Amino acid sequence: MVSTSAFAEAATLVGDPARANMLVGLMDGRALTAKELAQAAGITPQTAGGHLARLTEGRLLAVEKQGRHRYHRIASTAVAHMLESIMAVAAGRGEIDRSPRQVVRVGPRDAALRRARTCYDHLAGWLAVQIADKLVAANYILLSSDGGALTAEGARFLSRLGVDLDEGMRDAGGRRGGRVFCRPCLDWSERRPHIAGFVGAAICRCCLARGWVRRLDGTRAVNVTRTGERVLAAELDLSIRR
Amino acid sequence: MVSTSAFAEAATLVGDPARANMLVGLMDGRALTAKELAQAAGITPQTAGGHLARLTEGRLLAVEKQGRHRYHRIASTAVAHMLESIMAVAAGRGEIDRSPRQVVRVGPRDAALRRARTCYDHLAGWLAVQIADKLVAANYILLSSDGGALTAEGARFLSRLGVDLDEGMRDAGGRRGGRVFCRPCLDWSERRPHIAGFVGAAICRCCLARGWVRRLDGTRAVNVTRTGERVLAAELDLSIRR
DNA sequence: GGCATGTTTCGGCGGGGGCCGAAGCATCAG
DNA sequence: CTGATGCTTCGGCCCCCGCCGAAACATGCC
Repeated sequence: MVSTSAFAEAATLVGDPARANMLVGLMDGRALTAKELAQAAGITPQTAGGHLARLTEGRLLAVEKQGRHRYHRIASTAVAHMLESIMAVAAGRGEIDRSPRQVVRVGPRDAALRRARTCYDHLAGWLAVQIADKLVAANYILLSSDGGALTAEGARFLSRLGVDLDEGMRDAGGRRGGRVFCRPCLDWSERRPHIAGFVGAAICRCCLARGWVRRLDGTRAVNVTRTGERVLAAELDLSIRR
Repeated sequence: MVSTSAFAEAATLVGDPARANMLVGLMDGRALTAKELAQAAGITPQTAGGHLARLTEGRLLAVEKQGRHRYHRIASTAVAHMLESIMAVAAGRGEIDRSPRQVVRVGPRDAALRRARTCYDHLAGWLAVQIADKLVAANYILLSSDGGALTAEGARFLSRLGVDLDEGMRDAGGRRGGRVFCRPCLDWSERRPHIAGFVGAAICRCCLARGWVRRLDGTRAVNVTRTGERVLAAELDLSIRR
């Protein structure tokens, strides 16, 4: 069986505050160096190095050597999914546990994150929830807590927008029997589902490729561009609040 | 935002070996007392009590007082989902990490668990994977890594067997637009998906209610009864290996 | 009331592990 | 070659937290 020790170890790796910060910082799917992650976690590079070695040995992260740099990234979608689900539970805790616990990081940066960000390979935050709502309302996508699917009209709609529903299909296994599934992902800032999985990744790729949203400096936050604003308004009747 | 500290705390709660053992022991959805959980984790009741208090305070567990007993259970499907996803990652680690690490609990009990068990509210193990395979092969259910759905024939088939696809529907939100979704769940012993979510829970309820499978003593393992064997053979062409 | 059982609280022990400074390798620039 | 940069290794400090024994509290049975 899966030893419960392996189970506990995986959780322990996530459970340390420094490591948690690094993992969260990698949730947008980018690959960062030890130094950058050390800064994100507020520790020295050598301490970060130790943590990263453990995370890599535990198969939560994968590294790519490039010259004298070592780029660390989330090892697999399974790990990303695990981190998402832990976030969902942590958010649920916060919902009830409003005791005067340590207030962590409330600032403009958080506002930007809540508004729109990437979550491993798909969009998240207020923007993503709005998009999901509009797509559901237009009957382009069906969503429930257990799963979701693209309708025929939805597939046509997304294709017309330029979303590539074939790319990486074999890897993602997002389609079988001619049907494109998509996974709902509970947004930790909105507490409502947005679109993840194969379809979510395709949408996110398209938005970035066409310049509708742009990554903000070096964070997970993204900004909607003027072009993106126009497209969202025209295609989804979605107005971006200023 | 969800403080990364809340995120790390949730993971820390799972990361302790004793707590992990207790949580795994509760994954079948039952409610157990502190003493029983202490035994499962191999610690004294007072230590277990401390752990359980922390797990409850962290909203991972919920307790129900009943006389002088306090019954502990997984607090929500979100928590169960989180534990599942951690298991999936831990199983992936084990796949590669075959070093002579401490071998934990290999015995007949594990064989029974690998064979068939409950996983919070649905079936898991070899049996569940077989059922999923047969349902997919018969085009009763569509599955992919991102999601799954019951086909019209599948709904008819399950209804005929006595699976109640309406019960708890409003809560589970398993249906919208007349479509019943189901969630794939990576089985940690088989490394292949079985059926979770709304449909998985409905199937499990039916199997237990009709006496096709029965819980084994006080564990998560289940046994297929003679009746169940006959039904599975007749309806799904599924033979239970002895 | 008296006793048994389940659970919590308290106190103290001990170990694992996170942290940093300093030094040692690797890689690249000049 | 020399220096700068990124990363790792080593050593030692220290604190957190898991653990148990003992005792107190709560509940139920006789």
